[in-house]
Order: sequence, then structure tokens, then C-alpha cells
Amino acid sequence: MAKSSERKADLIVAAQRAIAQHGTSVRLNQIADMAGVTSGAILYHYPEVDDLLVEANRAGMERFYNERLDAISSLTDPAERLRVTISLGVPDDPADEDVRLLCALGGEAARNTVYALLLTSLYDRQVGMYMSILDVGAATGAFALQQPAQTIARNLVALEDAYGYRIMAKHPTLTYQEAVHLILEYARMATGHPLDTEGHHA
Amino acid sequence: MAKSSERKADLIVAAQRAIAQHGTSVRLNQIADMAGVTSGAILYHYPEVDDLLVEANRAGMERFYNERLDAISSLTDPAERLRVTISLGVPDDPADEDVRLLCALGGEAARNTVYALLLTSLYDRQVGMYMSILDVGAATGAFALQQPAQTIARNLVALEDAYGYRIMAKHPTLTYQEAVHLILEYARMATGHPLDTEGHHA
DNA sequence: GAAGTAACTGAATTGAGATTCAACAAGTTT
DNA sequence: AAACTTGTTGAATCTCAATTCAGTTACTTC
Repeated sequence: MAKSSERKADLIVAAQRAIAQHGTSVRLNQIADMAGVTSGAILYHYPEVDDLLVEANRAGMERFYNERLDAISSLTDPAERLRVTISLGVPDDPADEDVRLLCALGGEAARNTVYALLLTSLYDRQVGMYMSILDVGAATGAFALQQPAQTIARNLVALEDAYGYRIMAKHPTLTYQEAVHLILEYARMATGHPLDTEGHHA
Repeated sequence: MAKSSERKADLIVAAQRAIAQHGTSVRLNQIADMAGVTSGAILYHYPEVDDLLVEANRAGMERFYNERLDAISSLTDPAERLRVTISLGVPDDPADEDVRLLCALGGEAARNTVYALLLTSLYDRQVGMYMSILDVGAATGAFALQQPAQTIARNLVALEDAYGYRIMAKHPTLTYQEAVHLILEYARMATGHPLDTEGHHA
């Protein structure tokens, strides 16, 4: 046995894995197997299974977003922040569970209002994150923005999203490296900053 | 009754509609209802229902691609070709069936090799289409490309894809107009061409 | 116009997954 | 330590979609 709150956390992780593996039409038993319990145990904690699915997706999305916020929190140089944010926004492996979850969601969002809202909110927050980086860089003179910060931010997030899908679909030439390169090419042009690795660290 | 080849065409259209409406986990009966037949009739023509689903997706994708090729076939000015191609690559309505189909596929492609191949092929062909437009524009001196044509082409297709998902998810501020504007902003910067509507026609 | 064939239906069967629930196990309380 | 509460199982049941198929309809051919 486990305390309800702890078991719920387990179930959310199991649901995330199961959705990443089987898609949004995942079976209750697949989640149960992943969690090492029976379907009855899940129904006990989530009489409405949809609630678990939504919660799992919300939590996965939150993690994806917060990981990047954390990673750049200690960085001060705008160019470095931009580079790191971009490199963390693209999945480096077609098996990446967080991104698989997001892809599964994306396909469902056209039909499911709740998932649409979740993804919209994630998109907007990511745009905000990029805008903040761009605005600071522009204010300190590091960036010479060629377009409004919001335009650049929206396009950067869009590029990340799209290349995430391509990498998940195992595009033969569109690797992680290539995707990051393509997005950086846009970022360079839009910010008027070379965004090179050299000169900023190591 | 109907001739097999004709009925199959009907079933493919019905399957496209049903997938757009219910996702890739669509029920056989939902397709049958859409086609106005019973599930038995579908099994008669497609003993392997997956074959029908793949065929429906392939055909939908083909139509999406060919519609744009047709639309620009009569245009000669590179800037106009680019503008029109972009404006047709973004869904103008969250109910657009072709794009709904593509979104549903995208979510599935991470788990399904066949769908992954289909989408990869579509992406590559779209990139080719843009590259051709860019190369011609550069050769005639209309465009002053700031990046390799392939980089621009890949990013343009990526932006289209991503904004397609946002529009399907009914993002409140990311409308069709706004998405086209954002992509055009990138295209302007990358081609060094204003891409204005004025001066080319009307 | 009878025989043959292709397309299709509707009812019956099968099967997979969701749901219920009585019983049980592991703590808690008093 | 008895009574209670919480979490969980496993078997039984319910539900619904896929599948099968015998029979029917419409067209073709000779």
C-alpha cells in the first residue's frame, strides 16, 4: 500500500510513460502495468480516468518548461541564454518522453479543448521566456533586433515545436544538431548577434 | 452497389473525414457511418483496415501538397510565388480537414513508422518546393538570400507546420492572418525582399 | 431470362477493455 | 488488541467495437 498522495504521483509518472508509448488512446491496463498495480487501484484514485490523463500531460508540460527555466536561471549573458534555451527546446533523442508526450497532445489538441488550452498556455509561456531574453539582450546592447521581440519569440518557439515533431518522426537528415543549427541561423539573423560558443565560456 | 474502385475512393474520403473528426483511433463504424455503408462493406474492400487509414492519410497529404503546386504553377514572379505558397501552407480555419488530418498524423508519427515516413516525405517535398522558389528568385536577382536556400526552406516549412498546430488548437491571438504575417516577416528578412502585395498584381 | 458474380447488409459471434465489488491487507486509533 | 480506515486485488460482469457469415440485391454475361 501507499499513501494516496504518493500513489497519485506514481500514477501520474506511469501515465506519462504509457501515453508516450501508446499515445492518447492509451489503455487503462497499460497505465496500470506501467505503475505495477491493477486497473482497480487506478480507478480508486481517479474515478475519472481522463482526470489522470490531463494531470499527467499538465505535469509533463510543466516539467519540460521548468527544466529550461532552471537551466538558464544561472546564466547572465543574453547570447548564452538564448543558445542554451534553444538547445534545450529541441529533443536530442526520438525517445524523449517529455516531447513524445507533447507530440501526442498536439495531435489531440485539434479535437480536445482541454489539451488545446494546455498547449496554448505552454506556447505562450515559452514565447514569454524568449521575449524576456530578447528584451534584456536588446536593452544591454548585446542584440540588435531586426524584428519585434514578439515576432522573433513566436517564430523561435514555432521552429522548436516543428523540429521536435520532425526529430520524433526520425527524419534521416534532420538530426538534433541540424535542428539546433537551423534555429540558431534564424536567431542570428534576427538578433544581429553571432551567438557563437567561443568567447562566452570554455 | 458501386464499382470497387469507385467505392474505395468514397471510403478514402470518408476515412479522411472520420480521422479528422475522431483522430487516428477512429472506429470502423465511424468511417462506415461517414460513408453511409456498414462496417462489413469496408472490410470487404479493406480486409486490413490499417491499409485504408494509411491510404486515406497518404491521399490527404498528396492533395494538400498538390493544391499548392497547382496554385503557384501559373505565377511567374518569385515574390508572389513565395507569398502565395506561404499563405496556402497555413490553415485559414480550425476546421480545415486536410490540416486536421496532418495534425492527427503528427501525433502518431512518433510511434508509427509508416506515418513517420509519410510525414517525412511530405516535409521534404515541401522543402524542395520552397527551395525551387528561392533558387529561382536568387538567380533572377529578385531575392538576396541571407542564408542558404535550404536553411530558409526548412525553416519556412517548419514555421508553417507549427502555426498549423497552433491554429488547430484555436490559439486566441495566433490567427491565420497573424501566422502568415509572422512567417512572411521571416521570409522578408531571409530573402531581402519586401514581399509586398502592391506592385505585383491588383 | 437464367446463371453467375460482385457488392453489400444485418444478425450472430468473438474479444478486449472498462467497471464493479466482495474480500483482504496494512496501517491507525482508542 | 479490537475496531476502523485506507489502499488494493482478482474475479465477475458489463460494454462496445471488430469480425464473421449466411443471405440478399444489383449488375453482367451468355
